[in-house]
Amino acid sequence: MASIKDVASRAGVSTATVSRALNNHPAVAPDTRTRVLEAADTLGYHPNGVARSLRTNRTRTLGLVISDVLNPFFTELARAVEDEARALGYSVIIGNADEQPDLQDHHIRTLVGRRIDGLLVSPADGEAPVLRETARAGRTPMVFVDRSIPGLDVPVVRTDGTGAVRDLVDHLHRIGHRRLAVIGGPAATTTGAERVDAFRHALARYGLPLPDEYIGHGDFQVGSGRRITEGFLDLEQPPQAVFAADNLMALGAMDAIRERGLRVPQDIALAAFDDIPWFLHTAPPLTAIAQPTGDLGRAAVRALVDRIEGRPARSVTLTATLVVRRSCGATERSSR
Amino acid sequence: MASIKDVASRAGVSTATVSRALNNHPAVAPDTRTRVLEAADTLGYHPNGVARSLRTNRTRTLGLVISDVLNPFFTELARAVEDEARALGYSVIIGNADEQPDLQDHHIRTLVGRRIDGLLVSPADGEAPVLRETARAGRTPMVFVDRSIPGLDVPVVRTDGTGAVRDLVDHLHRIGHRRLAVIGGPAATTTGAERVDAFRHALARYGLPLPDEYIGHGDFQVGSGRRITEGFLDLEQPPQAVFAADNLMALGAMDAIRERGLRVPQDIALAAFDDIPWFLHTAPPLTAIAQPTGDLGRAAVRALVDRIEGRPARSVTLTATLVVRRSCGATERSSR
DNA sequence: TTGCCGCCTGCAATCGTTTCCATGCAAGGG
DNA sequence: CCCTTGCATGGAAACGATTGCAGGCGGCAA
Repeated sequence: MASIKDVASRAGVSTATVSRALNNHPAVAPDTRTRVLEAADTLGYHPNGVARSLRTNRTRTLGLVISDVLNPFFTELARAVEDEARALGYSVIIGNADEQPDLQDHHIRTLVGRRIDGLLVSPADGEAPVLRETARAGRTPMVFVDRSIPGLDVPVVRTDGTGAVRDLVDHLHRIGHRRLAVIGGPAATTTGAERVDAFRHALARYGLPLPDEYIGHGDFQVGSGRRITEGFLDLEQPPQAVFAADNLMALGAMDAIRERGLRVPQDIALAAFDDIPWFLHTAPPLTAIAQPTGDLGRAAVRALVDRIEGRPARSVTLTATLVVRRSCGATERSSR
Repeated sequence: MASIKDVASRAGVSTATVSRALNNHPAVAPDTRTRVLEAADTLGYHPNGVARSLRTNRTRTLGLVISDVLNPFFTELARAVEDEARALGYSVIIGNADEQPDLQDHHIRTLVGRRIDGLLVSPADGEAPVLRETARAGRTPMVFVDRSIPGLDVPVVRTDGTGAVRDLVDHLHRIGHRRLAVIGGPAATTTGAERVDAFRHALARYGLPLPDEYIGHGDFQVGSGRRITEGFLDLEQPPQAVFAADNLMALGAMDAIRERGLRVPQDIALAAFDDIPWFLHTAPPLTAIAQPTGDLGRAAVRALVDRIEGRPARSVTLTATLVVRRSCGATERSSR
């Protein structure tokens, strides 16, 4: 592959001049510049990013480690991250941790080895020594997105759903539902715990209890949503409404309900955290709490790039909103 | 960040020895090796991948350029690619082309600039000079996945759906459907054209025509599926069954059907190319042609790595299978 | 004519590895 | 005892870019 030397000798100048010409350095004569550009063009020269990175100590690459690429929420997040990063001149390497802390650690290790300029992590549940060590060492700028790990001094870009959960409970209560159940996420993920807590508090405002048998502990996957919902339906007094703390578990719940021959919303109401395009196409369309996923990803990238380029990076909290569709029953106004 | 020199001086050896010790070179004395490893450990040394790449001329990184990350088919493909690549010791940089040839070219350019070891592309429709040039130059090993561009000498890993399409038509015919319509993909993508052709030929076996008004030209997105289906339903003689050439367009079709107050499959049958987990959860569950997506991704990676490591890479064609669910009507055997 | 200044350009060091080649040393055979 | 052999190690040259520093050269003013 043609190198800067080839271009230099073809243009009859030194490599230094070629470098300057290609990087728009002001101190290079116009005709020299055109000669260099011509030479580069005819040779089909593309600068070697690896050599450049070695010299400049910057790779213009970000790492993104997420817990489940197949979850539409994270796909959308990844897409937004990539878009914003590209706009700022960065590439993104995505690592899929599959909710396994050791796989997550593996990705972090290789990304740091590749000398990415910064790291975006949505930390998985569990022990993650490499993650902790990387965060503590502080050599690689890092930002958490969606989830966080308490006790680490890392900025977090996340969504606050308490208001939306309150709206959801208002909505359910207005329709007449009193026995409300929740399918939570893994206890150790911050998002998992937060959503259940918000739900409990929202219920308390109406003096409604949240008994233990109405709390399911899921793992953010379809299967757990299904199992837990079956448990709910087997109770002597099944809940009138189920709130799933993520989209996949809501799908599982829907399957379980349908398999019993029950209907949503006539027999049981269903709502989910995380709105995704597919919820428009289910039967019935699902009421959900929508995170501003795109904004979340973009804000995370900006925060990270701020850190990378020496500006202070601040944590960001966006707010989720309730999107009412038809899966909880009739409301006064028809809505789509 | 600690470099190999730091390790060398702390262990009292030369950098050459450190390098050898860390790379398991046989010619290094056991106690020297342990001294080096200790030194590396206490210094928290991680080899600089950039420098290594510069020297070895290998980045152990693959590029994957796909047309739409939000399409579950490609997400699953990307996931399989990443898994297999990791197993073989490679990282993956994903570029999302969003069906735009110039964005695709942009990604290819930056990936080649980063000196990825190989490139996996699912080419978008349209003019792509950088792609063509990269393929022709042959400096970066390349493999097409799912789609291809005729006239370029690049191995292709794809799925053949003709058999499955024939099965689908058999299935529809047996149920009694005679007026069958198809929503095709962009004409210039190979997959788009192939699926329509396969459908036409399968119909011909029953002496059924495929009139022009029963052929829609979509773009693999939800909106076009909806629009085209509305057109079908507006015909004097609407089709009895619609076959969508990808999953998103099938969703759009479903919406359009539902909005007219029609039911699947009682009023109209629906089937899709590309099976995705969500189709289990729609109402009714959708009959679809399933590609072995995971195998496709893994085979593509293996073919690419073969080229990278100097082995001949061959094109691979896998076969798709029909998954009968309930969206085309009752069959003799109940199926789920 | 001389001196100074400013614009361009080139030299050469540097980034952190890998790897070819040479070298020192110990052991073993003639 | 000397020579050969082989093993373990070190020196130093790459890889391809960027960049501080110095220097050449032309023009302009004194």
